[in-house]
Amino acid sequence: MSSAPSASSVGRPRSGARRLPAATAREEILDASAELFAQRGYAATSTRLIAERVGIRQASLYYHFDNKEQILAELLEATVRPSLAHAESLGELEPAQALQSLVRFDVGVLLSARWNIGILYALPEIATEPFARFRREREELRAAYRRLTGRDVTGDLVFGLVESVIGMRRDLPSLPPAESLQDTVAAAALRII
Amino acid sequence: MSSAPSASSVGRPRSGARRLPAATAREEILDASAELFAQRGYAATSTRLIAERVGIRQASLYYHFDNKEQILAELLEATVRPSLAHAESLGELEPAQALQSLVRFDVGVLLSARWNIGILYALPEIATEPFARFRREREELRAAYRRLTGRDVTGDLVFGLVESVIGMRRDLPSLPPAESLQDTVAAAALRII
DNA sequence: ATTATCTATAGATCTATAGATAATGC
DNA sequence: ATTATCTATAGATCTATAGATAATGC
Repeated sequence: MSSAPSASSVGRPRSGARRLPAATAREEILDASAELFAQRGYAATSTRLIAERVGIRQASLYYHFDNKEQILAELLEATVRPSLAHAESLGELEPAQALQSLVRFDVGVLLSARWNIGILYALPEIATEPFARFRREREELRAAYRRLTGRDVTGDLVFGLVESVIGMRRDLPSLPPAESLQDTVAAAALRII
Repeated sequence: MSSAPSASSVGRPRSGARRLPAATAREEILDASAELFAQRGYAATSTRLIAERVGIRQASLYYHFDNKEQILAELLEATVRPSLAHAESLGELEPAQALQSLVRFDVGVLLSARWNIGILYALPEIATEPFARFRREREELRAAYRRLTGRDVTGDLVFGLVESVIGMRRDLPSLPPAESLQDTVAAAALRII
C-alpha cells in the first residue's frame, strides 16, 4: 500500500510553520505559487515571497524545483489535464450529450480549484518555451470543443464561454453555486450550436 | 485649427530612429508598451526594453510618464472607453437591437486594435490601486451587458463571450474577417438570451 | 548516509532621480 | 528660455548556486 504524501520528518527543520501540514513540501510550494501567480502574476511574484508563504528560505525552493518556470509549468499542466482526459473519454456519446458533459466538467474544474488557477492560462509569460507542452495540451482541449460543435468558430466560442467563468470568479463579489453555473453555461453552449 | 500631433523638432535629438514617425513621443511609448505588455506581460517588460523599441534611452521615458504604472493605466482606459461610450448611446433601441449593436462594436474594437490590447484586461497586476479607475469603467461596461440581457449571469456570459475573441486572436494562427466574427458573436449572444 | 533544510552571496538585473546637453523658438 | 533628450548612478531588488548543518534512518 502506498501511503498518502505527507510532511517529511527527515532533513533539517524549517525556520517557519508548515503551510499545509498534511502535504509534501512540493505540494505546499505549488499551492502557495498558485495563489500568488493568480493574484499578482508570474513575473511579479518573487521566489522569496513564495518561500515566505511556505515557511522556508528562498534558496530551499531549488531543492524541489529546478527553477521558477518549472513551478508554473507544473501548475498549468495539472489544471488542463483532467478536462482533456474527460474530453477523450466521451467517444460513445452523441455530440450534444458529449458537449454538455464536457462543458459541465470543465466549468466544474475551474470553479472548484482551491485558487482561481484558470487565470494562469492568460498569463502572457506562457508564450515562452518552457510552457510549450501546456499550450499543446490546451489546444487539444480546444480541438475537442471544435469536434463536438461541428464548426471551428463555434467551438472556439464555446471554449471562450466556458473560460469566461474564470473572469467571473475573479471579478464578481459572489457567484451562483457551482452546480447552477455548470447548468447555465452548458445550456448556453447548447443554444450556441 | 489644432494640428495633428506629430514628432517635436525641439529638444535634444534621439539616439535612435523614430518608431512611428507621424506620432508624438508619448504615442510611440504607448504603442511600444502595448505591444510588449500584451506579448510578455507587464512585470516582465522592463522600461529599458520599452525605451529601446521607441529609440530613446530608458530614463527619457520619465519625461513623458511619471512611472511605469501610468503607461499601463492609460492604455487600459483608452481601450475600454469607446465601448463604454457606445453602450451609453444605446438608450433608444430595444434591448435585442441594442445588445447586437454593443456586441458588434465591442468585438470590432478588440479585433481592430493595432495590438491585441484586450490581453491587458487579464493581467493580474491590474488588481492594484493605480488601475482602480479602469476597473470601475470595465465594471460599468459589464453592467451595460447585464441591463441588456435581463439576467445578471446571462450578461456575464455574453460579456465573456465577447472577450473570448481576445483569446482567439492570441491563440489561433488565423481568424475569420472582423465583419464575419462580429456577426457570429452577435448571433451567438442573441441565442444565449 | 541520506534528506531537507539553512546561510551567504555572485551577478544580473530593474526603476526612478539628478543633472548635463543639444536642439528650436523668441 | 524652453524642450526633449542624454549620461550616470543610487538603491533595491531578483534568481540561482555553493557549501554548511540539523534532522532521521540504517
